[in-house]
Amino acid sequence: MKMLGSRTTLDWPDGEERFPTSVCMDCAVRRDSLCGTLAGEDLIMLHKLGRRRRLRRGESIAWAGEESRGCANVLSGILKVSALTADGREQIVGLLYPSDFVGQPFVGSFEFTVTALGDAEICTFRKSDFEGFLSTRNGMTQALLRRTFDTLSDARKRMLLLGRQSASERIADFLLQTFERIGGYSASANGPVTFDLPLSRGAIADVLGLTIETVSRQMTKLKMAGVIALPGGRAVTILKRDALRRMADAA
Amino acid sequence: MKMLGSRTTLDWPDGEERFPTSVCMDCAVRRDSLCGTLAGEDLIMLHKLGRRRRLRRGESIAWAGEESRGCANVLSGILKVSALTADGREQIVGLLYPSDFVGQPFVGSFEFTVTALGDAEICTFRKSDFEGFLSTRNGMTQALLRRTFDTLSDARKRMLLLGRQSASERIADFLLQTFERIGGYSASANGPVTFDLPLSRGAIADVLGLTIETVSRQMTKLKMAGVIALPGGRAVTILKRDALRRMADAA
DNA sequence: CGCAATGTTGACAATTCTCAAGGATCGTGG
DNA sequence: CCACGATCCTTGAGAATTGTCAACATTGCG
Repeated sequence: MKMLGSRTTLDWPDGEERFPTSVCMDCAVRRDSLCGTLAGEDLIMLHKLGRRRRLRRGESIAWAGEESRGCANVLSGILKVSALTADGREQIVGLLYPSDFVGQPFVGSFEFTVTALGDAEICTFRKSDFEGFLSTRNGMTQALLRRTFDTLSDARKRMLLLGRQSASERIADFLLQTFERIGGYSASANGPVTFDLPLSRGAIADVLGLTIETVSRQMTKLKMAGVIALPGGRAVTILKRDALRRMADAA
Repeated sequence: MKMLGSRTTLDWPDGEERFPTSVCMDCAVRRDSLCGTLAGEDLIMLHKLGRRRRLRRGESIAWAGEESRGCANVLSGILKVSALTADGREQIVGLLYPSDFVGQPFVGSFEFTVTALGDAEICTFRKSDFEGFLSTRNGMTQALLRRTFDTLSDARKRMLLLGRQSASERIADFLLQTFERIGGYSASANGPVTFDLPLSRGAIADVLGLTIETVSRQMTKLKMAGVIALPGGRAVTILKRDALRRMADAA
């Protein structure tokens, strides 16, 4: 049974900070977030509905099984979306990076838990406010629909991974996907790259449907094979990207 | 490596039948399908964009990795949405029942295969037509968004199943879910119920991320434990629904 | 009626998990 | 700045679950 962190909702806790008026214009994620479809008047209106929240590592914003009353854009940090069995086994069913959207407007319940993996910031909206806003903006509804289809495709690809791929394939896939998402410096298209994994071994295990020990052993195996290096901490160096790609798909 | 069935696209094959004008009004799935949000003028307009297609068992309508050009409502039959590894392992990532919607308007690619498990009928739309239609109907876009969120939640729950549940839990869950979806006669709320599984053992294995043999053995085990009966063919009788429910969640 | 597809069962193998111990790393407070 | 505790990571040995291969039974369709 795992520690689940402290509890908050997507409601407005007392004393939550208001945005300074100019904040959307220089928002770090505006270009890539759902709000990126907006400009001028609309952006200002949505901005008035949003509140910025700071989350500490381990803090959760939505709880499985409850009526969900909020949604949000991720500004910074990485969050996990997870599902739990009755006896406490966890499966991470999604990772949220900056500019990602969380929540399900027009749907009553949200049966998953969203937790900050490290300190994070999100821009939250009351669900009813957001729904009202969407209702008169078909373009933004379409943008959200497009995002949701993409999220669904990701989930389905991960179903293939969870149902049909071996531990080594899962690890290879995870390393590549994580690199593609967070980058790191990449000299040549195929040269070695180094980056920090944003997840602990335990979190990686919960993403991949494995145990911590299996994750650790597979990483060691890749290191021994000269495919990756583990410089220390959560850093990884991908030495043979093509080998990793080959392992990720078939095997 | 599996047989993948014959190929068709969601384009208009020559000689495809046109709807008789009245067909939407007495469409068997209208009430529950996406079209259920429409009436009058709108329904007629959408109707003009649709074509009915008959699919034979094993026939596919969309192919992994291709530019997808259509979407559809399921009228009758059951279809599978599946993902494949490079070496031919299959994971069924979704099942489509009558009134379900398939396709991803506003998204370029659809990286999964949709195949009829038995003979089926669908009502297809050119993707561009459907997008155009949605663009001036925020209500229907919202309805599709809601559906997509529901599909996403289903996929995520199945990720928990695939990543963290044992073979017996998966089978118990599958039997209950299938019963809830297709029904069958149910005397009392907890009394025994009999119904036909719409999937072969192989398809069940591909849904649950198991092998045919494991599925078969687990079924036998449930039969021996007196939880279910297997009257023959694909029929199943759930004798102890509460026992099955207990097995489905924890262990 | 007979063939092809589907389902069951058995024996054995392989992968992954569990339990356990020890080492590395990180953050905090003295 | 170092020491300490807590957390995280690695490695090993053995167990358990599930997969593989093979044979045979059953079902359904022509």
